[in-house]
Amino acid sequence: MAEGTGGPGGGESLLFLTDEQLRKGIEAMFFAYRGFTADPDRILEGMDYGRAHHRAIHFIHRSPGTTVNNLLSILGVTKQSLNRVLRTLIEDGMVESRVGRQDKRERHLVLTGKGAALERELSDAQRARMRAAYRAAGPAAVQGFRQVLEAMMDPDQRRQYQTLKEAGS
Amino acid sequence: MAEGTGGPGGGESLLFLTDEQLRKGIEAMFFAYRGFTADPDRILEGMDYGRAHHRAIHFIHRSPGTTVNNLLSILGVTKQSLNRVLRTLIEDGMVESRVGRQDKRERHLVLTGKGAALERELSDAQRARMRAAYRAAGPAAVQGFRQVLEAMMDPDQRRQYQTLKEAGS
DNA sequence: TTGGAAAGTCAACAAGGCTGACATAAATCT
DNA sequence: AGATTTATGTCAGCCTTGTTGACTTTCCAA
Repeated sequence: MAEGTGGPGGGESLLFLTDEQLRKGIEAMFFAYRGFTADPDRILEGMDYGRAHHRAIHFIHRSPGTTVNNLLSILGVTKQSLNRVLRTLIEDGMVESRVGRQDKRERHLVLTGKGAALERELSDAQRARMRAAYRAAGPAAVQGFRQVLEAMMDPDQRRQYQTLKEAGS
Repeated sequence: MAEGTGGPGGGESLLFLTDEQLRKGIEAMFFAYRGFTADPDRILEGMDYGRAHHRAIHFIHRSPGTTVNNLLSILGVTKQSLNRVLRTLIEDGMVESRVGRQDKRERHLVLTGKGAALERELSDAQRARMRAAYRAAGPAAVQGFRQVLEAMMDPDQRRQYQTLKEAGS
């Protein structure tokens, strides 16, 4: 029990690949994702917005001036779905849609002050939970957490994620 | 840069708790969850079922003979929502609803052979992705992955998860 | 025997996915 | 210049899956 990775013959144990272990991981993802979205959901409920608005706000904050098409490919929804969400955010003065300077067909999306304030409220809540989880689990666990999640993504999604990750400060 | 966990003064570095690191974790959860559900979603699409059916099937398989109320508390939805899903599964001969012997108000839910076959198809697909991710990341990463996810859950959810985890073979 | 819990059902509604069709402006190709 | 493609927006309608509220039936337990 002392060696988590040890096994007979010097190779790594494959005990962590049993169906039982995999099932635990699957259920952990299910329950954890509920926690992951719980706090923003609570904030958004009753203010006419939902998870879809949160996602749009998050990625507009993340990549200010992004185009509609770019946002579409990150979120993986149809333009009709995104448009419904964007329209309300623009109407409510959360997001500004600027006509592109080089390519005037494009709309560049940025958060307004009001939008940025909501983004902060949402991400503060979500980060607080993530911070508590990170702190409880420790830095080594966090590294493993991110490794497994990255390996779980579809290649396209991983590329999107890597691009955003590198774009970070 | 060489020491990920090292820091001045012998204490653990808290660099893994920066907003930037937390943001990466948040986005990793978002993209990974898409991958997590992608394969079952693909199987279910066009066969009249959705994610809600998958979840019901999973937890009925997991705890055969579970009651509707128990399933309700695990899934965290209303009985009306669950009922709609259960009704179709029962009509289609995927799930059997047995009147309780001690308490005849209760319905005990079990998968039929057909339901078990669908469960196997769905969980095989989901496990395959999870297995690939686990293998790519390695056992130490997997341990960290599970630690962070557990820490991210709401206390109620964590209790549910722990109960299921211990019930495993 | 009566109160309340467990389960089921009906109705109505909302969010947020989807498809298809169509409009417009701008860029780009021939 | 004219045709085509691209980016975006919009209307209409559909589906799944969540919600609330009201009501019934069954049946355990005090």
